Parts: sequence; C-alpha cells; structure tokens
Amino acid sequence: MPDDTTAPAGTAGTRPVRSGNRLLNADRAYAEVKRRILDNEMPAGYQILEQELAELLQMSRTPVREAMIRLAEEGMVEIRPRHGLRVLPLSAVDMQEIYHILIALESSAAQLVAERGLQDGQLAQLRSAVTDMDRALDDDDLRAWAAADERFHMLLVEFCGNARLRALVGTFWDQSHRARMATLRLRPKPVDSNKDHAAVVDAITRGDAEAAREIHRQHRIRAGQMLVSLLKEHGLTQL
Amino acid sequence: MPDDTTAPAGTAGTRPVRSGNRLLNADRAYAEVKRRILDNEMPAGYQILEQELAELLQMSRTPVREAMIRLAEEGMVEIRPRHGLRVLPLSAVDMQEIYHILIALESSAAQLVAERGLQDGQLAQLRSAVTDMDRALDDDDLRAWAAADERFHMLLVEFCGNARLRALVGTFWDQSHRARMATLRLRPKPVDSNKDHAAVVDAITRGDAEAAREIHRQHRIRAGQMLVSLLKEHGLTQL
DNA sequence: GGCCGCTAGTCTGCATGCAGTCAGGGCCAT
DNA sequence: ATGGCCCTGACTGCATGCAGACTAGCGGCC
Repeated sequence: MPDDTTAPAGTAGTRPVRSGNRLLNADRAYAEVKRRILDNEMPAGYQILEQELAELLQMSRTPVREAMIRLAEEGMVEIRPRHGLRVLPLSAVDMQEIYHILIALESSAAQLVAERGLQDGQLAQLRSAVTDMDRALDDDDLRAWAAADERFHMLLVEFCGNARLRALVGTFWDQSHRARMATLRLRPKPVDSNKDHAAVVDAITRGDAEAAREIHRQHRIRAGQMLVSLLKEHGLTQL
Repeated sequence: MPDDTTAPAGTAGTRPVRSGNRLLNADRAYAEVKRRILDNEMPAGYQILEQELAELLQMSRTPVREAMIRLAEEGMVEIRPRHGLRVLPLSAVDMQEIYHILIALESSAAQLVAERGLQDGQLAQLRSAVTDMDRALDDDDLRAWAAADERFHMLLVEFCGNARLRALVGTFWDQSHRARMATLRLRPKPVDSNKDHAAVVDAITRGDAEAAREIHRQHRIRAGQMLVSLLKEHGLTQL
C-alpha cells in the first residue's frame, strides 16, 4: 500500500508572479520547494537554511530568497531569520480556518457558475470528473478518487470566471493537501461526496444559483467537519 | 473640497512576512510603496523601474525587488520584466471580482462572530464604529464615514477569530480602496449602509448566525453593485 | 548545580557586479 | 509611407561579498 501522504502533487495554485515566459531560477525554486512540501518530502516542521536550499537547488541564495518570500506570503512556510525556511505545521484549528475560507469561496463559485451558465464542453468536463470519482470508488482507488475530486473542485472555480477567486481556492486547497492525503484512508468511503457533486452539477444545469450555492456549501461544510474531526480523533495535531 | 482619491491610507492588510522585529529595508519598501499606491501618489498605470524605485527609497535594488514580489503576489502591482513595477489599474470587472470575494468572506466572518459570540469590549468597539458612522453622516464628513466604515468591517473580520480570513479581507479591501474613495462623493448618502451595520450587530448579539450572515451578505452585495454601477456610469474604467 | 554573561562563529540582509536578453529606434527596402 | 530587420543600450536576473546581528555553547560565579 502506497503512503498516501506522499501523494499526487496537486498544482492547484502554482503560478509565476512575473509575466515573462522564460524559465527563471526563482520560479524553479518556488515550484520545486512547493512540490516537495506537497509530496511530503519536506514534511511539516522541516527546516532548511537559505544556503542549504540554494545548494540543494543548484543556484545562489538570491532566487531562493525570492521563492521563499512567495511561499511565506501564501502561508506554506515561515521565514525565521537565522533559522531559515520552516514548513508550517497545520493543526486542526488551522484546517478549520482554511475550510471556513474554502466553504465561503467555493460555494460562491458554484453560485456564479450557475448564474453565468456553462460554456460548451465545460459540462462534459465536470461530468467526466464526477464519473472518474465514481469509477475510482468502485475500484477502491482512493488516490484516483482524490485526484478526480480535486479536478472537480478546480474546474468549478475555474468556470466561475473569477480569476482571483480561482487563485485563492487553489492556494488554500494546496495548503490543506497534506491533511486530506493523511486522512484519505481514515475516513468512510466518500459516497455521499459523489452524490453531492452530482447534485451541484444538476443545480448548475438547471440554472438554480441559490441551490448550487447551498448544496455546495453544505458539501464543503461536511468535508471540513469530517477532516477536522478525523485529525482530532487520530491525534494528528501537527501535519 | 479635498481630493478623495488622496485618501486616509487604509492599512487593512499591511504586515511583514518575516517574523523578526527590527526594521528591515525590504519591509520599509513594501509599506512605503503600498502607502503611495493607496494614497494615489502612485496612481493606476504608474510605472517605475527597480533602479528608480531603489533611488527613490534610498536603498539598493535587492530589498526593493523583495517588496515588489510581495506586492505582486497580493495583486496590487504587476512586475513586467524590462518595464519595472506597474500599479495595476482596476476595471469595473476587477471590482466585481473583488467584491464577490469580499461578499463571500465577510458574510462568513459575520456568521462566525455570531456563533462564537463577542468578548468583553468587542461589542462596544463595534457600536462605537457604528456611532462614528452616524455622526460622520450627520456632519456630512464622507472621509470620516469611510474610515469608520472600514473600521467596522475590519473589527468584524478580526473578531471572527480566523486570522487567515482576516488577512485576506484586508488585502482585498486595500485593493478596492482607490475605487471606494473615487466613488465616495458620487453615491447617495449611505444611510442604508448604517442601518445594515446596526442590523448585523443586532443579529450577532442575538447569536443568530444565519441572520448575521445573510444580512451582512446582502449588505455587501448592495455595496458591490453600487460601486460597480457607479464606476460604469461615470466611465471610471481604469482606476 | 543552576543561572547568567561573554564570546565565537555563522546566517542573514543588503549592496554591488556582471552578463544575457530584450525593447525600441533607426534604417533600408518595397 | 509603411513594413520589417538589425543593432544598441539598458534593465533585469542572478552570483557574490561583506558587515552586522544573533544564536548557541562554554565557562565562571553564585
């Protein structure tokens, strides 16, 4: 059985800050460190000095520092002078905070999607994500299920047309990645979750914005409560 | 009559990234540039090269670059290689995006405050903000009104206990600062706004979380619609 | 033995140097 | 006149140097 905490690296919120297009060392550093954190290669509490990180990534301290600032701004790491970069551990309280934000933003996204309607092909993409989740459940493949689940949620915020909202949800989804992966096998089979998704898609196709928002909101509230109580029950206090 | 676009600098979302406490040039650069943007000393579309900004702030390019990255990450400016830093103009569409986010997050904050209840002194602070807004309206002092309005909203997200949510709302509130200031004298007297605030406080003291959320949500929806339609009507397409 | 102070070593924050790349202008050809 | 191409100057991205600040370790004193 694979270790779920070493998971498919979600790239939900990874994007460069500069508009230029050629591959910058600073962007490489950002993407690489973020990947290692999400894949649990750099677990919570992991510390590394600027200089060490620079050597690890085969570049000088300058681009490393710039990447660190971005990661700190996003809340993935903490910069402690003389102690270098520290991967922030997330407690159940932190996850509660993150989920309150996701609940608010994602339900709003569902409403917006229902209001503006889906473009050609978008409905198919959502349905495909839902189908993949059903199939993954039948196969008992939880990692595939999690990947399809992430895809569904990212599609939804993408289709809502609000780029800022999309970026925010990506960022916080990434921050909760480790906790979701850690609890993947501790929770009951997410059959209800699949039903919720289908219901959201249904409300969207009906153009019922209020229903889409409320169904999705309840869906995310349940997900958050499930996650937080699992973390508490299993004493996963520092992820 | 003072130019409202040169406004009381809201510092809703200004905070250092590093945990250290001594005054860093990078933090000075960040705070100073942000202040100039909010005060409209660096208006939308304003461009300045790294080197020029460094000279302006009397420091080298390195801390300036670090500050620019943070401002770009927050969405206040754009970094265009070879063109330096550019203060992002905000269109009516951008403001709509920002308000959709604020609506979702702030209404969620109101709900959370109602659920957890207010600590000693917090109710008084909220009431004081409401009172100040009433008095400002009587005096026809719109800048004082805007300041008290900001104070009310910041207190609310602060009291909700979710630090991440608080930081987010601060960031987006800052981004919409220029637009609010520009439309301050174009809109009808915000009497309804004051009533809304009183109603939210009332719902919170009753502990009626659903009501607090919904009242505040409608309040913010109206504010957003007002702002966006004013921008459109007056052709303020690039703020 | 514990606590406080000193010191040495190191990590950071910032300045600066350098080379590659790109924007923008001028010139030539059509 | 207009379009395209080349060239040049400059701005950036990154490496590196350096001084100051701070941590941690050790020794002395209570």
